[in-house]
Amino acid sequence: MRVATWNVNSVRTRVGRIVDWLERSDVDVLAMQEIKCRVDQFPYEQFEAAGYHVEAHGTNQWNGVAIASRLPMVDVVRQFDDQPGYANTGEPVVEARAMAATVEGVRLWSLYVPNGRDLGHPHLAYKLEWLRILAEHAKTWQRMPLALMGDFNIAPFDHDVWDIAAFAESTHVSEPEREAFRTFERLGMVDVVRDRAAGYTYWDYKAGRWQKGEGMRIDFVLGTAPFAELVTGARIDSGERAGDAPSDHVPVVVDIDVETELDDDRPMIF
DNA sequence: ATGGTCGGTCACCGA
Repeated sequence: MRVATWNVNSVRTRVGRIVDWLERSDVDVLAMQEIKCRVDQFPYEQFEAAGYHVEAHGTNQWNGVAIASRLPMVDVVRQFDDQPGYANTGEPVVEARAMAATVEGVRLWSLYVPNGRDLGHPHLAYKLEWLRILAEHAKTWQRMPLALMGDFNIAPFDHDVWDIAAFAESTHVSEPEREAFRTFERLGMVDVVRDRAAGYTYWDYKAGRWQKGEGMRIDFVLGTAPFAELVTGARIDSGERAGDAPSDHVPVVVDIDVETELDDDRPMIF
């Protein structure tokens, strides 16, 4: 089974490109982030025409996540328990940043971690609290094949950005954010792409970052040990940053061998 | 040159 994660930065603007890529890349399940629309605005038809069913979670023009799959999805949930909200004005609102589905016995989360905006901004505290609660749940998930897939808005290592000196007073590389990322690894989760594919996953539209090769590695697939055992390959499709009207992020693809999963129904032979 | 561009939607916010 081939799974992928991609911050598409508006699914309506890029639906043609996304579906073309899905078919060309022989992807079974795609976790999307930043769909930037409500569920009633989602372009389901174009996915369905290509054989993909979509479960979406979007409440307004910001954020939004979805999972497209050509294999059956079960146990779909549209947030995690006690997911923190953000108070732009007035009461905190739980945003459309997380959803999960189980495909072929593998639990897959599509996550759009809050950006953080600036050091000292309330949005950074929100980001850290959001990750803290998610990690509390992840503690209980380690014995199942499960992956946290998405835009983490964290660059775990200095070499995950083009010039660490340019990030001296920035989010994404701060120690609290990196510590939040490492929390998942301490629970036993593995960045299953790191040792299999090099390169960035995001290049800002501003300042000609793509043309200058100045990107960031902030999109990840973090798998539990039972998930990591299934992984047979991974790649970052940086070619998707080129061409007409690209997203500022590119797809991250992981191949898993669901056949190696132990089948409880097989006859026991001693 | 401490910026530069895109989305959303319609005067700006968010990344």
